[in-house]
Parts: sequence; structure tokens; C-alpha cells
Amino acid sequence: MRERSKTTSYSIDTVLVTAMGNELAILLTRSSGERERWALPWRLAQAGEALEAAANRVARDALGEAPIWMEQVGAFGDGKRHPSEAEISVAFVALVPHETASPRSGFTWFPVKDLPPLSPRQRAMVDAATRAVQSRLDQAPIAFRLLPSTFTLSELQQMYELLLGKRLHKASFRRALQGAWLVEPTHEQRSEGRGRPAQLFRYSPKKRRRQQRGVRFDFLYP
Amino acid sequence: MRERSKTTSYSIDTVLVTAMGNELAILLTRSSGERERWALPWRLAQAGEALEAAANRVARDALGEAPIWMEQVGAFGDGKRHPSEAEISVAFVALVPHETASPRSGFTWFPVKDLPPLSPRQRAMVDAATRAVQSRLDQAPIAFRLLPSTFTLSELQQMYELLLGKRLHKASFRRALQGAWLVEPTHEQRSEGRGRPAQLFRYSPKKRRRQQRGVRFDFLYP
DNA sequence: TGACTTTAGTCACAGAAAGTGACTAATTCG
DNA sequence: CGAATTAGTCACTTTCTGTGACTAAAGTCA
Repeated sequence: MRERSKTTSYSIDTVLVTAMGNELAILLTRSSGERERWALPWRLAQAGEALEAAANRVARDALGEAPIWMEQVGAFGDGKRHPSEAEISVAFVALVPHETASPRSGFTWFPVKDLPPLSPRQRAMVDAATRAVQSRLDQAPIAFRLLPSTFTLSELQQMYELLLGKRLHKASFRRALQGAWLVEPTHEQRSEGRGRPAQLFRYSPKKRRRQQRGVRFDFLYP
Repeated sequence: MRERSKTTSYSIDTVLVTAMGNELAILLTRSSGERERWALPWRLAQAGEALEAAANRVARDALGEAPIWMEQVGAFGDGKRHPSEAEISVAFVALVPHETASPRSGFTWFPVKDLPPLSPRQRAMVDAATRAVQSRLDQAPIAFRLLPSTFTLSELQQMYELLLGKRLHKASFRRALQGAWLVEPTHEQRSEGRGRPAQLFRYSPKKRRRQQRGVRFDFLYP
């Protein structure tokens, strides 16, 4: 049977996350002539195209570059409205360091806490994506993907605090980090104006002998 | 624009998992006239149908009853072969206690370790599903969904050992279980032939004051 | 019956890890 | 210079893990 104009009835949507100042932010674009003004970057999949490849393309079209880390969140359907007419949509999350991210024109970062109205289906994607990020925090190198390639331990701790929504104890944080063998010091320091200059580190995970036990941080109970 | 014969180009596939004797097993069915003989239960989605609802239907058609616990694994595509002609497929995992499961005719349990050849896409689904189950083991009530509604602590421990692929220490297991407030004793016992009769328990998660810290079991290093 | 086996369930202690406050170090500001 | 500020570490207490040995309640069989 010959296929003429095979309509691939699904879309690929990306939730591009960055850490902007003190909160997480998500990249949105103006939605053409819809009821909702803003939308996640998306496009209809082409026949035969790999899901990841398509998602990468969507992200590149929005950001100018492909994100380093990307993961599928899942499929969304259930008749909820979507900018496309697609029956279902496959969502991906990606993490982008804010320092290096320069979105194409028409794309704008919005704090997650204060998003404009989205289509119901994309709203669900955002929620699922943030939950996915939170839940993998101690397994995947999430925090590092939101930071530039070198960073101070204070910056790293602040990033974890942002992601967890909790304050962490400094000594404890560093002890846990050491146990996880995730960072190594560079030979540089950075003087941030006021106090003692901070050692710079880079992400450099080492193989562990026994099973990887994730990073278990100690919370600060205030 | 009128839709005539809107071809929904995706399938819903279910990975139905049970604990059979000493290993995990998955329900497969004969695949009609394909190169591969066996396949996961699947069907093409109808337009406008909710994903979960469709997955439930697939499971019910295979098992005779809807599973208690079910979760989406993700979307699979990438041009890998599938029994349907669908561009992509959405996979779900479900857990079924083996005692109460009586598959419809044509469906057979296969040990995960020894599956017959499947289509590449379904093979990927099985792998992703088992990984998903493993990774949520300490967050979701996975083990309980594979057991009958009342069970002994030894049975529960054996289930965890099966899922983790590790031996656990008895005292430690029970201590962790107590800390997690997941089970409560019934007023029944069960005499299993040989030794002292065991107390029966049921799954009955209690709200914790502080954050739910999952169940962290202590492994036995032999 | 009573010693022996088998499975259930608990205890107690050593060692490891987490929670925390106070300390030292290296800067800038005035 | 001293006060303020941020980085980095120490040391101590509390809690949690890892583990062997113990008690309890059945069945088995001479």
C-alpha cells in the first residue's frame, strides 16, 4: 500500500529549563493566533524521524544550540487542548545553563512559579517535567547542567537549594559531595567582590567501586 | 474540515508484570503472522481516547481484570519495528499479583530473563519498564502490588529480594519497614507447615509527619 | 514424650553516616 | 587597622545501618 501524505498525528514538545536568578524558568514562545498567547516550543514529527532527534531539533530552533542533557518525560494526550491538532504529544525536558543560553527572538524565559496560561496539555507537560527533574536530582547530574562548566561550591549548593526548595547545611553538603565523587577542583579561584575568594570546581564524576548510592544531602531544619 | 477515517498513528502497549515463583514474568500473546511469534498486548488508539483508559482496556483484554497499579513508561518510536504499522507507541507498565491473575487464553507468562524474540520496539519497552519498576521501588508500593492483599513479612522480604536482585538482612528489613509505616498487622496468622506460624500483614501506608523518606533497606553483603 | 529441625520474630551492640554549631581563612570596605 | 563578608573545616552529638545471636512457636520422628 502506497502512503500518500502520511499524517503523523503527534507533536514533539520541549520543556527547556534554566535557573534564572533565584528560580527556575522555562522557555516559551508566542503562539500564533491561538486562544493562549504562549506555548512551549513544539513541532509536528516527520515520518520516520527519531524522537530524540526531533526533540533536539525543536530545542535547537529555540535556543540556537542543542542542550547537553535531555530526557523524555512521556506522552500526553487525553483530548486536552494543544496548539497543534495532534492527538498526542511527546514531551522532553532539557536543562540549560542560563549564562550561556541566548534564545532566538520570539522566545522568552518565564519563571515556573509565574507562567502565563498555556494549553492544558502543555501545562501538564510542564508539571510532569518539573516533577521529573526533582525526582532525578540525586541520580542524574541535573544541578551541573544548569551551571556553567566551572562553578564554586557555594553556587552549586545554591542550585541544589533552588531545585530542592530547601536550605542545606554547608558542612554537610560538602561532605555528601565529597562522598559522591562528582566534582574536582580546577586550579583557579574566583573573587566575588566581598569575602574570601572561592575555589572553582568542575563536574567530573568518578567511577565508584560499589553501587552508586546517589547523593543524599542533609537538610537543614530551621 | 471533516475527518474521514482519521488514522491515529500510534499504538498503546502494556508490559504486564507479575512475580512467578522466583522471578519476574511478563505477559505475552501470539502475534498474528509476523516474523516475531510473540508480542506484548497492544492495540491502536482510538481518536479522542485517553491514554490511561486505552491502556487499561488493553490490560483488561489480556487479564480479564484491570490492574490496580499502572504507570506510563514513555513513548517509543525511532523507526524500530512494531507489530502495528504505528509510527510511535506509548508503553505502560502494570503490576499483577500472580495468585489472582488468570490471563485470557492465548496469553502466557514468560520469565523476564528468558523472553522469546520480540519486535525491537517492544523489546525496548520491556527493558524500559523493568528499569522503571526497579527505580521506583523505594518510592512506589511496587512490591505490595505483586503480592496478595495479605502477606507475611517473609513473603514481602522475598519479593523485595526478587525485585532488587539482592539478599536482605531480616532484622534490618523489618526495622526499615517499621520506619516507613507501610504495613499493619491483621489479626490473622498463617501456619506454613514447618515452623512457627507467621503474622499476616496488609499494605496500609500511614501519613508521616516529616517528608516521606522512602524505604531504604540495608543490604546483606554475603 | 522429648530432642531436633524449621521458620518467625527480636535484641543489642559496633560502626558508619547525618545534623549541627563553632571555629579558622582570606578577602573588601571604611 | 578593625569590622564585615564569604569560603572552608572541625569536632561533637545523634541517628541510622550492618550484623550475629538470641528467643518463640510450630512440626517431625525416634
